[in-house]
Amino acid sequence: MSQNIYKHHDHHACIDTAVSRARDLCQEKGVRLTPIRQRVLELVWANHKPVGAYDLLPRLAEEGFNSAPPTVYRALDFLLDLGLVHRITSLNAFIGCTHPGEDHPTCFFVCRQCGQAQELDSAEMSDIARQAEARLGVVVEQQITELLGLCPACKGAA
Amino acid sequence: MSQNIYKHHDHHACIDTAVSRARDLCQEKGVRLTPIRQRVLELVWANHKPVGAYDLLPRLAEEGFNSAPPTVYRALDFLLDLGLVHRITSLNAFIGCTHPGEDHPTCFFVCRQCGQAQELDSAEMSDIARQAEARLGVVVEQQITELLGLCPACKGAA
DNA sequence: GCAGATTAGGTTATAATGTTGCAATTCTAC
DNA sequence: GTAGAATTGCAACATTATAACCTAATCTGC
Repeated sequence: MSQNIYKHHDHHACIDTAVSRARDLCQEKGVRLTPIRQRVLELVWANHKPVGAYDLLPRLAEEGFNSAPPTVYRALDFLLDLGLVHRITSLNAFIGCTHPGEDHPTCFFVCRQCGQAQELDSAEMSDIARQAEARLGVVVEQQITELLGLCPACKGAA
Repeated sequence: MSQNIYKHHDHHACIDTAVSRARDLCQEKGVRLTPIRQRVLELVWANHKPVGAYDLLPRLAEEGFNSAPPTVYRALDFLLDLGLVHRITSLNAFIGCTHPGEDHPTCFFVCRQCGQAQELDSAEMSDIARQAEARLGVVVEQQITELLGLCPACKGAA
């Protein structure tokens, strides 16, 4: 499992790692990590909370980037395609992927209080997909799992 | 597991059962299944495809019901609270619950081609939540799992 | 280098989904 | 029947996402 964000960690390292992996992945795939794309990635990684596309617009504007919705959505789509960020569909928000490059079904826990989110690996994830395929005769192409609740800190505070 | 919709079935019976269960549940909980609420439930159950809130508006209008967004969303919220319908968050759409009354984590398979959706039970669902709680020290209050892919018919056609 | 193809970004407008706030009505319990 | 609660009507608005069309930058093969 990826590092548990609810424990102390050096967050600058998270961002640096993410950008550096992104660069490698783009190189490998022969696509371009343009300034806008990189900046969007960094902003998504600014903390461990899923961020809405429209939250990014003013921050890009501040830095002199163009900031119309299509600009941000294009950058996000690019990053999604490469698996560098994930979309939290229940929040209409985006978050950095902690292990890009690996093709994996994603599972996120999101704290409804503080908004922090943690990506999880779980063997049971693929069991569910396989079960559905066996029982229904379907083909599963994409799997979304999102857990909502309270993180350790917010649980304690309540 | 609930009936597999990809096999032949009498769909009128699906709707009747749903409405009749809704009536019982409302009685039991001391809440009112008003005409609008019942009609929205029936429309959601019109087929096994998740339906958008805005798709319901014109149909309600045809029948002389008020049809502004809040009307539909209020009815849907009511039905969601009682567990009579579920929300497919990745589609911004709603679908009838096949076993209301039971408190259960929901898992849906949705065909990306024809749009039909099937609710699934899976023991692994709660395993995932329990794992997250154990590993992260969190409390899981809600769990969303959605599988996208191809149903038997659409798989065959492709 | 240069021409043409490809990719990325700029701009404007609009679509799709969901919410707030308040007034009017209807129901329920006493 | 009357007060309080629940429900509905209504208008405006907020949020999220995409379409369409064009310009600019970059790459590729020569």
